[in-house]
Parts: sequence; C-alpha cells; structure tokens
Amino acid sequence: MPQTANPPAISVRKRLPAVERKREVVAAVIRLAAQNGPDIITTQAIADLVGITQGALFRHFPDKDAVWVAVFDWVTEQLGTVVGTAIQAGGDPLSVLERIFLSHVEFAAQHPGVPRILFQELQRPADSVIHHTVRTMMGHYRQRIRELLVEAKTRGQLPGSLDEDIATVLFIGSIQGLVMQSTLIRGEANMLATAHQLFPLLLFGLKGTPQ
Amino acid sequence: MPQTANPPAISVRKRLPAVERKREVVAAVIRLAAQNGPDIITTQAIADLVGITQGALFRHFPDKDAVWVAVFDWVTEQLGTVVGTAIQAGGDPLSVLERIFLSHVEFAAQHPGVPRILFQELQRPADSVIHHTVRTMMGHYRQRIRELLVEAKTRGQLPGSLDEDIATVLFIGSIQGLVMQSTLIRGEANMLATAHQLFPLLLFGLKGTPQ
DNA sequence: TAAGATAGTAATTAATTACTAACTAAGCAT
DNA sequence: ATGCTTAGTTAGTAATTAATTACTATCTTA
Repeated sequence: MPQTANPPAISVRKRLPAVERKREVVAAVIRLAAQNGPDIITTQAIADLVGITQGALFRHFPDKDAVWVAVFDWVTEQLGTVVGTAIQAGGDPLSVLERIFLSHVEFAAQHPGVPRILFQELQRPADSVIHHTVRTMMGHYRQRIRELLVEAKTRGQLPGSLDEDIATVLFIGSIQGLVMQSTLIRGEANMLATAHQLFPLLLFGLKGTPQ
Repeated sequence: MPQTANPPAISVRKRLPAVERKREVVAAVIRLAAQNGPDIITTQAIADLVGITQGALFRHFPDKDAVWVAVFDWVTEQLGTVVGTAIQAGGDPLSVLERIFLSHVEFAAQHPGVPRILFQELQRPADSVIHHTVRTMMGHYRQRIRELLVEAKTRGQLPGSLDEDIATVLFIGSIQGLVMQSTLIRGEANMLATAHQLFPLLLFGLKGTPQ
C-alpha cells in the first residue's frame, strides 16, 4: 500500500538520519550567508531552507551556537583540504603558496558567505567558545603560511631579510582584502581572474627590490 | 539659585541642542562598535551610553537606519580628512599614498569599530539605502587611490605596465587585511608599527621586479 | 512673562528571536 | 506483530527588539 505514490527524485523525503540532516543544516547556513548578512540566519530561516520545522532543528543541535560550531568545522575541513592538496601537489614553497592563494580565493568565490561568517563571529566577546574556535582555525592557517614562507627563505627563494610575520600578514591580508572587495564592491565573478593578476604583485613585494 | 550645584565637568547636563546630541549618538555608536560586534548596538545600548532614554533617540532620528547613515557621514568626513591632509602635505604621488596608507591604518587603530561597521552594513540587500551609502563612500575612496596610482605611473614612479585597478585592489586590500588581522587576531597595539613595516613590501610589489 | 517650540521621559506595543515541552509517526530489531 | 528508539510536528514560552504614544520639563523669544 504505497502511501508515498512517487518519491519524486527530490526533497519530499522526510526523516533523514541525523548525520545527513546535520550536513543539510550546515549547507543551508552557508547558502543563507551567501545571500545576505549573517543576521538573517535565524533558526527559522535555516529550518525553512532545509525543509523542516524550526523546532526540529533543536533535535540535532542543542542550541544555535552548536550550529555555528558545526559550520566552522566544515570550513576548517575545507580550508585544510585547500592547503593540503596544494602542498601535496609538490614543487617549491613559492609554487605551493601560489596554489594556496588561488585555491583559497576560488573557495571564497564559491562560498561567498564564509568570509562574512568568520568575520562576523570573530566579533563576539573574546572569551566565548565561538570566538576561540574561529581564532584557533585562523591561527593554524596562519601558521602553515608562515612555515612555507620560512622554508622559501631557507631555500633562497625569498630574501633572508624578509620578516616572515609581516609577510604572513600581507599574504593573508591580500586574500582577505581581495575577497572582501570582490564580494562586496564588485561581483564575485572576476574574482579568480583578479587573483591571478594580483599574485605576481604580491610576489614582487615579498621578494623586494634587488636594489 | 543653582539647582545644579555642580555641573561637574561632565555629563550631568541634560537637554542638549539637537546637533550636539546627534554628535553624541554617533560617538556612542563608534564606541560601542569598538567593544563588540555591531549586533549589540541596540537603540537601548546607544541611549544608555549617551545618557538619555531609548525613546529620546527617536526625537533625533526617525529610525535606526538614520543613525547608521549619520555614522557613515561621520566616517566619510573623517576618511576624507585623512586623504585630504595627505594630499595637502604635498610631495610625489607615492609619498602621498604612503601617508594615506599610514593615516588610514592609524585611524582604524583609533576607531577599531569602524571597519567592523562598514563590513557589517555592506551585507545588507544591495538595494537598501545603507548599502548604497557605504558603497558610494568606498567608491570615492577607491577612486582617489586610483588617481594617485595613475599619476605615479605618468610621473614614472610606477611602471607603465602596472594595472591600476589591480594595484588599487592590492593597496586597499592590504589595509583592510592588516586592520582585520590586527583588530581581531592580534591586539591593535602594534598595528601602526606593522603598517610601517608592511608598506615597503607593498611598494616593492607595485614597482615590480626590474627583472 | 506668556507662548510656542524643543528635548526628554515613561510606559506600551507589535514583531522577532532562540528555545522548550508534549505529542506523533516512521523505522528497525527481536 | 510488538515495543523501543529516533526524527519531526505543533504550539507554545520568555526575552529582546525597534518604534510609538501621551505627557512633562526646559529653553527661547516676542
């Protein structure tokens, strides 16, 4: 006696296993963040996009902060993959850094909501769990960039006089600034193209003038 | 007949003229934004900091968006002053750009809430008044930077092959990235010092390697 | 000094918000 | 089939928000 006459290939499904539904929630948050500011990411909006009721959300997450943490875990995983594959592809440190730069920008272009979320959530009180989570994630990323810069220095690809901390700030700052301007001012269409043009300038800056 | 026995140098005053109170409100918003995220900038919080009731706020502003617009006007004025004095100080275009760079960072260090507000408010629907206001302000700033870069090119201070749009993105992006990292990750104490170290790298990047 | 305009208060309102509790139904093992 | 666990619904809650209202105090000036 088929009550569900046709399960028509999409989304009439109900009662997903918890893990899948959690994934859907995270995806919904990312999609919501891409459209407008994070302040519109209410539990109601998330539930609507997922296709469940607002109350059902709290079957999967004890509170809203837990949703954020899940989102940050996803971002951490994605960002780790970006860096990981860039390193695995081999080559000298500067090539790796270039791949990271471009992949990072590409990721941000595909998920324009992510940088907004990170920036937004970092402004919580410094002792909050969320703040600490985001801070830790960014710290790890920064550390990996710094290591690559140091390695480039020891291999003679970058001048020994270069301050790796300053260089790290400039490297990450360039990405952040590019992403911000692209997503907010221009469209995010030509974002990757701009990144390709921008990286050489950044590289020249790190190498410094040969005087 | 002094009912107010001592007007003790601060803030027991009531009934200020509207213009002054408006200024106080703007200042309060800036101060609030410096401490935590813009979501805590409620009309109640603003009123508390100013020292009036929440209802009184709406004697001076028709709605909350009008408060934001007033804040943006203030920021526009301040940013215009930064650029204006940097230009008036004279010198070649690159020197002007350096002064703008450092002054801009200094301003952001003094008012850490400002970049947060701008970034936050830019994420409103693109057709909103606020979004348009912020976008226009940033557009003007970008335009002035671009003009200086072009002038530096024509004077031979920068290579003619340099794409001024890309260079503008890098210039502003460096500031944004530095400010973001400094206010959120590190303290904003050494922000200006970092800027002084960072600008030469940026300049090398714009000049390019002499090959 | 009387009158009108201005600045402020106190209390209330409607709409949202995150979150909860009681109930229901689907899925799965025995 | 029976019973237990899991996922989801429905209908709430208390708290917070921007905005409004009726009223009052103060300043200005004719």
